[in-house]
Amino acid sequence: MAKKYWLMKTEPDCYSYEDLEKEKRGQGHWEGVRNFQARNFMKEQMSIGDGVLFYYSSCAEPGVAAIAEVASEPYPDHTQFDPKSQYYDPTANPDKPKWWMVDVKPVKKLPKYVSLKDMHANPDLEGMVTLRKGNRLSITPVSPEHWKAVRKMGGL
DNA sequence: GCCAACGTTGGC
DNA sequence: GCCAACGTTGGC
Repeated sequence: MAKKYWLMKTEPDCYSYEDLEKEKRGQGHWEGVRNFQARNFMKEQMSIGDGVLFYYSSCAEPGVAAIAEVASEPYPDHTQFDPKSQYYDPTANPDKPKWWMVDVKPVKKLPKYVSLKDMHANPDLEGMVTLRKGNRLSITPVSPEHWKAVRKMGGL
């Protein structure tokens, strides 16, 4: 299957690219997605080796900080069954997991941070899902053209 | 901290 | 199966 590209949002205070680099296994799991559309992207469309734009939201300057890569097949998000987890979902059934996740591994920090502002200013990124007004999806597909344009803006 | 936008829930 | 109410996200 052809390589696909994604943008995955995280809050830098919650899980930064540095946190991902520090993972002992060399890759981290993308837990806590509780939105059906985002889940379906992971569960049904992602494959190992897909490119990931590591995006920071809800911070002083939102934007793409780094490149990462999908590093596993989808598997059930264990935090849905853990009452102590902030991602606990009492409606989830272990026999039929509701929420899924993939592993992600670091590839490269962008030499230049690509802010949301700069992305909006670049006509090459017109139509990119994340840039659409009111978009709140934490995982969105990225076209190869947009992927290349963001990498270029980031200095790669 | 505000508020627009949108997903989800629940009553009917 | 509609839709109003509610909760959450996320940019500013």
